[in-house]
Amino acid sequence: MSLKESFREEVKRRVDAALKGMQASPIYEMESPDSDIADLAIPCFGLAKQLRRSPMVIAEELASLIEADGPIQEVKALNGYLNFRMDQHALFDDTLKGIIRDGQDYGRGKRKGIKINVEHTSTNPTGPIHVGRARNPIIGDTLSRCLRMCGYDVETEYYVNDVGKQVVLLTWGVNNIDPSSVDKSDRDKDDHQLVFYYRVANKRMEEEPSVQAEIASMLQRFEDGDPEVIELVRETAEKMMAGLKATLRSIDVELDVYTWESKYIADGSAKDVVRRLKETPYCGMEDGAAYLELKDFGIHGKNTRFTFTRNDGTTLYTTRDLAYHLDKFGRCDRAIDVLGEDQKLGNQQLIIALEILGSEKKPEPMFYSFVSLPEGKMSTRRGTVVYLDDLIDEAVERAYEEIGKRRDDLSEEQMRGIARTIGVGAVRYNIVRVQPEKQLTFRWNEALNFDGNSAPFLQYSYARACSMLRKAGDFQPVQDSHLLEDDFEKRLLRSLSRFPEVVRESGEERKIHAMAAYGQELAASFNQFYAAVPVLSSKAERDSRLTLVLCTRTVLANVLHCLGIGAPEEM
RNA sequence: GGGCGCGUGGCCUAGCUGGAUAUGGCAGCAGCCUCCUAAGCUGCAGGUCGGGGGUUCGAAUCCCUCCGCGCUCGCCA
Repeated sequence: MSLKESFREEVKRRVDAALKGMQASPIYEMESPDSDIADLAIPCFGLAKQLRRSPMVIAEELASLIEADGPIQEVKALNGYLNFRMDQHALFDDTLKGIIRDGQDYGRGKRKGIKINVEHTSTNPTGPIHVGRARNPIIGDTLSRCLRMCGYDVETEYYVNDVGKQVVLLTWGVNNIDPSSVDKSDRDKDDHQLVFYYRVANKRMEEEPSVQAEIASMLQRFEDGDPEVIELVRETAEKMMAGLKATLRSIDVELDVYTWESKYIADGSAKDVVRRLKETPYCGMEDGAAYLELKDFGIHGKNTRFTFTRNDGTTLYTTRDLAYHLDKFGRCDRAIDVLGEDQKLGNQQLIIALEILGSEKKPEPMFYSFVSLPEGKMSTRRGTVVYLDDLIDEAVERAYEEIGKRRDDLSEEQMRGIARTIGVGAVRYNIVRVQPEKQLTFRWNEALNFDGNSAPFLQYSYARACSMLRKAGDFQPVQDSHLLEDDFEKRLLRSLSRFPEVVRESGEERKIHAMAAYGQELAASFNQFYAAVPVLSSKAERDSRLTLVLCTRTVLANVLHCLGIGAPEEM
C-alpha cells in the first residue's frame, strides 16, 4: 500500500472512531482539496443534520477528538470542514526514494496480464491525413502509451478500409485519368499525388454518366472477386498507405498491426456473420436486403433498421466490421476503438449486433469531435483541408527559427533534430491537451503556440534540468527531504508525488488530457523553483536540491514519454 | 423532427460521481537576464460558468425547459 493510501485509511479509521464516540453514524465524504488547504478533507455539512449542530461545531469537536500522530501530521477544523494534513516529510522522502529507485518506471502500474487492443487512425486510404482527422492517431497513440504505463499489454491496430466505393473510385482515377490533366502536389509522397486523382474522379463521376457506369461495373467486379480488379485496388491502397504510414511516423506514431478489410470477404467470415444474423429473431428482409430490427434496443430515430446485406446479398461495411470485431476479440482481452463522432450511431448498432451474435466482449469506443477550419468543415473531396504533413513542416520550421534566435553554438544537424522534436511535440500536445469531445477550430497561431501551456514549455523545463545536472557534475543523491524546506521545493515535491495517480487517471479513466495538464503543472512548479531557489551555488542544500532537479527530470521524461513527445536535452 | 455531444473572462481550457475565494494558458498592461537556458519568472487587469426555473444546508457540477453550435438518422464507407 502506498503512503497516501495508508494515510487515507488511517484518517477513515480515526474519524469512524470519533463519530462513534459522538453517537453518530459514520456516513461522510472524503475529498482531496487544493494541496495548500489540506491533503484530505471531510465536509461536516451532512453530519449537521444528523447531530443537530452546526457543521463548524462538529468539525471542531471532531478535531479535538482526533490526535495527530503517525501518518497524520495535523487535524484542523475550518469552515465546517475537518482537514487533515499527512506527514509531509514521510511523503517527500518516499517520493524521492521511489523516483530514484524506479527511474523511467516511476509511476508505472503493476503488470496486469490484460491485453488491450487499441484501434486508431484507420482513415480511408483515399487521401493524406488532414488536421480534421489528426486527433485520431494522436489520441490513440497517447492513450496506448498511458495504458502501457498503467501496466496493460497494449497492441495498436489500424483497420484499413480497402473495400468499397471510395477506394475503387480512387483506383479507377489512378488507372484511367490522364496524368497531364491532374494537378501535381509539390510534395513527393504518393498520398499527396494520388489525392488529386481522387478529386478529379469524384467530379467526373458526378458529371459523366459513362464514368459512373464504369465505376459501378468495377465495383461489381471487385465484389464478385475479380482478381484483376482486386489486385489493382490493393496496389493503389498500398501506395496510399505507404504515404499515410510515413506521415504517422513523422509524428512518432507506429502501429503494431495493419488489418485489411478485404480479408473478411476473402476468408468468408463476413458471409458467416450474415448467415448467423439471419438465424436470429431480429432479422427481417426488405426487397432482398437483410436487416436487424433494433427498436427494442434503445435505438431512436426514423430508422431503427440495421441493414447488413444489399439486395444482391453482398456484404456492407458494417457487416465486415462485425467480422473484424469478432476476429479482434479473439486476439485480445479488451478492445478500444478511437472513433470520430460521426461513428456514434454506427458503433451503437455494431455493439448491439455483436450482443445479438452472442459476443461476450464489447468494443469500448472513445469518440472525438472533428477539427474544423474557421470557414467550416474540412473535406478531402473539396480540397478544403490543412494536411497534417503541412502542419508538421510549418511547426518544425517555426521551431527551427526560434532555435536560431537563441543559439549560435549548435550544428545545423543538431538544430534540425531539436526543431523536429519541438515542432512535432507542439502539434501533439496541442491536440491532447483538450478533452477529445470538445469541438475544435484549427487556427495556425494556436497550433503553433510554443509558450505557456504547450509542449515546448515542458520540453524547455526538461532541457533546463538536464543543463543544470550537466553543470553540476558528480554528486551524491540525497533521498531525504529534510533540507528541502522552501515552499517552492515542497510544491515541487508534492507535484512529483502525484504522478502515479495521474498515470492511473489518464489510462484507467482514459483522460489523456490529465497527463498533459499534469505536465504543465509539474513544469510550472519546476520553473518557479528554478527562479526562486539557487541550486548550483547553494552550499549545504546543494546535493538535496540537485536530487530534486534529478527527480524532476526523471518525471518530466516519463510524462513526455506517456504523451509521445520527445525530450530534448538542450534547446 | 428524434438521438448523442458541446456551451466556463476578448480567445483556448480544467473542474462536471454536488462542497471552501472557479484551474491554467494565449492575447493586453507593468516589472525581472552582473546568478544555474527569459521557449522562463513576478505582478495587474479581465467571470451573470449560454438563458430561465427546480432539488439541496450548499449547484459550473444533478433535474426540467428554452437558446446556440457540432455530429447523426443510407441496400455509403
